Amino acid sequence: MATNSERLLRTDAARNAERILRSAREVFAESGPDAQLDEIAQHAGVGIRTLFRRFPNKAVLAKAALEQGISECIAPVIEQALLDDDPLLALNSVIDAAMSLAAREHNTLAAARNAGAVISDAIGPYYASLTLLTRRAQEAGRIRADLVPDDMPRIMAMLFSLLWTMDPASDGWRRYLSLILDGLSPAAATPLPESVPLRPSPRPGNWPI
Amino acid sequence: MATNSERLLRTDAARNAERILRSAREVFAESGPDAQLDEIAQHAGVGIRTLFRRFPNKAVLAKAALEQGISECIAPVIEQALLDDDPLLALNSVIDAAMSLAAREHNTLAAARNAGAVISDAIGPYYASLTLLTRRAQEAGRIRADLVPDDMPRIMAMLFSLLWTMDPASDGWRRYLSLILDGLSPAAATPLPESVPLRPSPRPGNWPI
DNA sequence: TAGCAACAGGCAGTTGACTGCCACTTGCAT
DNA sequence: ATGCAAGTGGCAGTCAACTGCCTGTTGCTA
Repeated sequence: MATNSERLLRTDAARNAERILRSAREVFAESGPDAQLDEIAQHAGVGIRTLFRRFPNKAVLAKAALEQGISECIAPVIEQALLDDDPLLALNSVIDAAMSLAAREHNTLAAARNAGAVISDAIGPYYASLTLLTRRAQEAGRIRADLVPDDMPRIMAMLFSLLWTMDPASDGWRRYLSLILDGLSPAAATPLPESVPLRPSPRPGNWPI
Repeated sequence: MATNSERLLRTDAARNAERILRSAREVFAESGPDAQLDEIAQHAGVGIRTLFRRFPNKAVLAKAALEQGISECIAPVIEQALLDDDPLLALNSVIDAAMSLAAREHNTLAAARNAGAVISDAIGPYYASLTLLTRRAQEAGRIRADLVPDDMPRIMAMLFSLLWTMDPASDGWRRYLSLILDGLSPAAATPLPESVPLRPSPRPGNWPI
């Protein structure tokens, strides 16, 4: 039995959930971030009630869909990066992969954002790997030593947010990645102010986001 | 007569619009970013129909409310900054003022974001001043020479987006401002990739945001 | 100061996110 | 293979954003 909050789904249910997420990504890509949940359910071949049973609201659905996309494109890159000799290049390759995915699926990203999801959470599943890669780069003296693990998801969230200010298909975000990397270099560094915890208060109210 | 798209409002109408914006800021602050437009209209003492006549949707309303807040807190700071001897300190004071406002009125910011508004636009009215301050800092050799005017609103949008990843009341964003300022320094700079235009395509669809 | 264009706002209606109810189906443990 | 917990999905309903219509009011101009 599953003691955890994360219950095991029956195989058909898990398959449906997977299908809904994939459907969401496709429909968002096709019809924009305002696409209706009805359409997503229909495209997935399930009833709307099933969609809502699995994903309590649009924010959760869109964020989960984004996570699915990120997983698919980042998992192999992370694996490769962990083997890389050059830790800075390794870190870079992960950021690059995440940004490419975010740009490619910017409609899903927009849906998540508009529904009020906290985008940096979508990096959650790769937090540990990202931390490890960061630490390696620090130990190699390639990036400043006063970075903490929480910095990476935030930096990626900042980069994601750039996509609204430009044609998402362009790689204009590279300019700002470059800027930030200059800031990450061990050379220029004025000491950083302390870090505050990642989203300590789930926001007044009761959002299941 | 007003030939422009920006027609002059009758004095009573202008007063109402002003009131609606102030009401929006108050109600968002009080009831959170999901506050209903009904409540905002009521709190402003106007009918809901009047609210919608002036602001076609929640995104426009929230962005306008945010702009009102930014104007109030930034206008005097800009004026002061333009007189400042130290151009980097001057630029900093403006960023500081904007971030303080954004943190203080994070519910209005959240409402704008959730409704799909492009936050960097809210800096629009101060684009020129910001450009001037930036250029001065460049000429004084205090920040890298390859920055362009479009960079500033984007950097501010990035900083704004940090507020979702932390307690908005904290000043945790300063850490990342510090990071970015290190990246802006003329010292470390690897040359930046080219800049792409700010939001060239108003996004497929027809959002009046 | 008269008269019109601009404005106000109630009311009823549409749409899309989301919920409760409930009868029907189906993995899967025994 | 069989029984039941888990999963499905139609239907009707709520709630909030938004619109059209239409009557009554008011700033402003001649």
